[in-house]
Amino acid sequence: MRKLIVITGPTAVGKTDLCLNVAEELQIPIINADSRQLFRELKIGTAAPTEEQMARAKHYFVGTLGISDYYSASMYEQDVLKLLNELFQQSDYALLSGGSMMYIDAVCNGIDDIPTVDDVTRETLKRRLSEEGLPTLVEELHRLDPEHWAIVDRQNPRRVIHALEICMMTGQTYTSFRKADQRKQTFGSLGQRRPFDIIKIGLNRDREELYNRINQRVDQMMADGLLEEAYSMTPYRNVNALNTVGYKELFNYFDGVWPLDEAVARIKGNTRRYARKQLTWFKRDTQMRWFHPDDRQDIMTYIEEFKN
RNA sequence: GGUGUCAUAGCUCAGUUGGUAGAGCAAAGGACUGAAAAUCCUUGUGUCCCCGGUUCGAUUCCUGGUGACACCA
Repeated sequence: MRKLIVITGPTAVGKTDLCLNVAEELQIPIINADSRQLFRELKIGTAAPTEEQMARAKHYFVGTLGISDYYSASMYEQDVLKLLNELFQQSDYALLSGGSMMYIDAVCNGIDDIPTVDDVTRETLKRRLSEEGLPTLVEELHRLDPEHWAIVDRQNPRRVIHALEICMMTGQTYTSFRKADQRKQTFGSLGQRRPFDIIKIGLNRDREELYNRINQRVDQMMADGLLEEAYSMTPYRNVNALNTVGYKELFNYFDGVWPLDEAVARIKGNTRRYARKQLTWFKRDTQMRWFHPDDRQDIMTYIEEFKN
């Protein structure tokens, strides 16, 4: 049976280094699972692999998108599955690594077939949110899809709006597309069946150590020219790809909202919070086996346990 | 040395016309299905600098001390 090795963990924990070692040892490429490293314009601020690192192993899905391109977890799922199909011709192992929880989840468990929202609908709902307010939209969802209304986070505009978008676009309830929910109710779990095994490896280290690495890495990014990179992106600042830690804070600096040191402190703080959020998500995955990034030998041994 | 201002949560500060206090940031936990590095939810007891005084009661007023800052010498 083919094995997909998934190596994940909070940002700055040390995934890149470890994965290069694993990739070299197994002689396989690295499939990036970082939703922002996909954009070729965002190098410094996303800690994308350097040219030297890219030379050590073949990388997929790094810098493959332009800053204005639309992309989603579902597209990622399909792209990765297609790629895996090819890669498994050559090797019994494939390596997927990154910190984007939902992208990894889409590959491992699948994601329901929900239509992509068109621009008109998206803009319409966005405008209605600012003009009519969230409660009105929640009421509308109550009418159009009471079942989803009952379970949705009604204080979260994104969730309410997306459900409404689907209802209005398709004329069907959002609930009717959510097969995973129904699967979960009927079978108690889980995702799609994949034609390969999945070995999930989580990387973590002491909180203080992790935070120190994050703070230092942000300083390093600034030294490497993050300010210039962000400045060059100002014409595109409204695209989704730039609603990203490291860029949105610097836009505030360019606007005069914050002095530079404040903006940098915010980048550090938001990165730390992002790391916490990643851990919250990964912690509940019972299939995940946790390691310290320095325990390379233990990790290789663990991978070998799956040989048969 | 003199005068003045300030001293409150890890940090920056608000506030209590005297009835022991609250925001932002930080921190911690949680949710999560096509925008996910997004979006959203929950969590604040701290000798209110110290000693004394006035008071039924002081973090709040008063004396003294200590420290910081500013101005004057």
